[in-house]
Amino acid sequence: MPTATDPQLHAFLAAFDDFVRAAKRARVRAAPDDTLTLAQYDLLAPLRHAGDALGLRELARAAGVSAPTATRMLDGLQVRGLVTRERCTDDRRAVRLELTDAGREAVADFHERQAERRRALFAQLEPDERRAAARVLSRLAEAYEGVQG
Amino acid sequence: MPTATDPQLHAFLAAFDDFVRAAKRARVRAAPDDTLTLAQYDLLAPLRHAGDALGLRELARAAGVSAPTATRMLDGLQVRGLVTRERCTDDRRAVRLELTDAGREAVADFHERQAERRRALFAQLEPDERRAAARVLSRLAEAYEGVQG
DNA sequence: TATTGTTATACTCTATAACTATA
DNA sequence: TATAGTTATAGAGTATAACAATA
Repeated sequence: MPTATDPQLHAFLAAFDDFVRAAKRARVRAAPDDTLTLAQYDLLAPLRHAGDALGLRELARAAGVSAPTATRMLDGLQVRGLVTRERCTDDRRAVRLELTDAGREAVADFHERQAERRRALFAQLEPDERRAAARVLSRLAEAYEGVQG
Repeated sequence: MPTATDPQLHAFLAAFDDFVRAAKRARVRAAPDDTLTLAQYDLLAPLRHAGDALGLRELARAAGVSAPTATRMLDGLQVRGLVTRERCTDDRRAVRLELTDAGREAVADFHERQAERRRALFAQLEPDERRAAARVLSRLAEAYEGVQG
């Protein structure tokens, strides 16, 4: 059980903070080159590999935003020709969202730029750090699900 | 040199993505309880341990936002009584930002909640993972600085 | 001229509440 | 009644361009 004065905990908290701040600065630096904002990418990303079109609520939940926010965002993305919105024939309450070719390209492009930045990070790690990194990030992701807030 | 098909790289990219998404969901869940938004905390955090008052541009740079954005945000925070803005006597172009008692409490409170969440993550790691985690996060933070975007 | 900060302007992201249409 | 989505409303965060004051 780690205590508040545990030096290992202290190192963890400091490193976590450094990491989050560095990631934010990098994101800001990268943003001007992207067609999509991060929020838009997060909203559309699930459509990239979806065989079927998805509903608005599904996208909103995956992106962690409310349904009205998703509606708003999709309005703009539809006007820009990146996504299509069709009434579902089976259940006429629902809409089916799908990427257009341009939308698919924008999402793929964002994904590739993001992956490229992350590959560059990976390349700077020592071999033993590389092995540890995937494990640590994966375990932290799991741990988040077991935390209230 | 890692290649695009390197399985270790693939695991890293997948874990990175899982981590970022989990962190975002956790942040959203935690947000309603905070007096400050994350952006506001990022802007004010440097004032927490600053002996001297800091200038607006300094805060903006540290938070990764433009000067007009910082002005806007500080307007609101000043109205809420969390921060004071004084013209600097030495250089009358500059302003000196300082936390009020209420502001100091809000920043400390946000910091404590954030640290508590992170302590809970740390507690879920195995002993060997704890040792690795600080190292990995710290090295990734360093690596970000060596990446263009 | 260069720097510090603000104003003007415009757009995106965000939520809650209230609504419509369908099931 | 419950669910899918939208509209109404309001507020925060964001940037660029143009400006004022001071150095």
